[in-house]
Amino acid sequence: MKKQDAVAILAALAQDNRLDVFRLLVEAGPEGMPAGHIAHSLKLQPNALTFHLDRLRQADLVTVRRDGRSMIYAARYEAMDALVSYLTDHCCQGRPELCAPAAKPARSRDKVR
Amino acid sequence: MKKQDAVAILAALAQDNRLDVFRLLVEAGPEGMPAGHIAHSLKLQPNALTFHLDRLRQADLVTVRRDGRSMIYAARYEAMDALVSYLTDHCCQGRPELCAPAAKPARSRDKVR
DNA sequence: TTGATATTTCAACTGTCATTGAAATATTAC
DNA sequence: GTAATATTTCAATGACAGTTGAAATATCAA
Repeated sequence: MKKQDAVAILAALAQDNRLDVFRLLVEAGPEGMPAGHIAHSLKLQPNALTFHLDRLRQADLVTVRRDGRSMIYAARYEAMDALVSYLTDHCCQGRPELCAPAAKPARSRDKVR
Repeated sequence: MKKQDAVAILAALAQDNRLDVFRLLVEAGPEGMPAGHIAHSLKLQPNALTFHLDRLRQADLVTVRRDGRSMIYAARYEAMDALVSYLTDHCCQGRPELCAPAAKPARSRDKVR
């Protein structure tokens, strides 16, 4: 992942509503959910939501497909994974222990094998 | 870590120059480095650098101390760790495997024990 | 004290961000 | 076809971001 991609993803997530949208889509699972449901869940106006979804899409954090009159948005988990990898690899000096004090209990991430 | 803190850190890192500054400070280690060195390394004007360092400081990503006429800035590794934890815990549905496909080889982060 | 060095503060400017309201488009149901 | 639903597009707005140049502040050296 290039620096510019990381900056784009960081910027896309660096906003209240968009972070909410992305989290909601992650919860929704690979099937995703229609824009209308997102708007209703987060109490966002539809045009405002479109604006934020565009940002997320430009950063490749979500995908869209049409289903009838609904637009179904889904989170791209790989994008989040790539960001986390980038951060730990490039912003922890390649020495992740710098960013993860030994005293701290293992986090759920550490379960990944 | 609260959502607002995460958004603040994401926003602080979501900018070319600031991401560079932070990465440089991470490389510099716990001792940190004087603003002048950062400005020289990254070819930034001193006042522009101050602007960006302020942002990083407001997000608690860096610390400052004075040493003579120099201001020594240092990365707060814990902040990066907290962000990564937040992202994996809140944006991977608490199921990190969603964000880390099994097919992918272990990353350096996984070395942490 | 005077001058040089290191950094910050201030003001001005351009551009982008996020929100709002109104109108347009696409799809389905009748 | 017409009406209803789902979403996007467009224009306007106020606020904030990032850059620049000039001036101010703080520290050290002579």
